[in-house]
Amino acid sequence: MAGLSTRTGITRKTVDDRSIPQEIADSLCSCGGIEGIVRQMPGDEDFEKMHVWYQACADTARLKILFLLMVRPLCVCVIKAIVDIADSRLSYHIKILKKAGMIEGKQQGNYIIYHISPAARSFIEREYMRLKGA
Amino acid sequence: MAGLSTRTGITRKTVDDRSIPQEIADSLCSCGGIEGIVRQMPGDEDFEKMHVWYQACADTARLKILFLLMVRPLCVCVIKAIVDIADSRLSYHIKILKKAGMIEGKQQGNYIIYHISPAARSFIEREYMRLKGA
DNA sequence: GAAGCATTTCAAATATTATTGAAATGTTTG
DNA sequence: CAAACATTTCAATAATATTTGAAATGCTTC
Repeated sequence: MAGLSTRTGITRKTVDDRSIPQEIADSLCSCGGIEGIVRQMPGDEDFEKMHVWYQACADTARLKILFLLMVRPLCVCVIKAIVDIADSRLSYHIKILKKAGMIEGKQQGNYIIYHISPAARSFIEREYMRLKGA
Repeated sequence: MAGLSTRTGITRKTVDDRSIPQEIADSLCSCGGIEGIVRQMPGDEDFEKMHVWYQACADTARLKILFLLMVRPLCVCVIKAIVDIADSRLSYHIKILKKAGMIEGKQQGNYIIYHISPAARSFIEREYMRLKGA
């Protein structure tokens, strides 16, 4: 595992079993090389969690629903009246927000009243401030 | 615009040109009815902006890149060595992060060094804290 | 200006998500 | 329990996003 010869005859070290140019590898030393950087990374489960959360937010209809529920809990029919999309489509988006843990619904008589989860509420609050440049 | 008769003979008012049950409409009065709620919503451009941002975050490879660049600016070859995906694939994800305004690259000699934008940095900082339950 | 390396672009193939309309489920009320 | 309404599920289609490998571009060095 000493070196790798290139067509130029220059010798490169492999770093962490993947090859990067020596000069770059050297410049990484101050932060512990690749291993040092990798050690600071979140785990795969964390990335997966974030992925699901942001994916749920990555749709304008779903964002609208979240902002509506910031105002107050609402039944599907009101959400529908405002967002103005087909029932089944709305239901699909609601399901995704539910799965992501951003909203929850409670049956109340004929209606199902949805409310935003505490985690989603503080997320949206902060994000709205960021949007508005705070 | 007086009312709408249903098969049950009960009369419903239309609210804002869309029909929702009267009892629900009444319960909305405290927050200004549907119009009151709608007035508090961000505009479509805002939703679109958020959509692009979260969409950019909605991928584990891209999240990894963002977290890597939190440590320090890095050239593509190092990112590639760590994330361990094909060149063109990496380039595709980098492009999306760039378009979302989350990272920027500067050519330096043979390499392009990417760094995370201030907006993305503070976003990721806060999000990491949320993830870790702070 | 040719060779070598880093990175991006492109077009085709795949995979994932979103939309639609019809049918199903659940709840209330007579 | 049937009628009426709110909401969800389902399966097919449409739209987007991602992956892949090959070819192109941009620097640098000789």
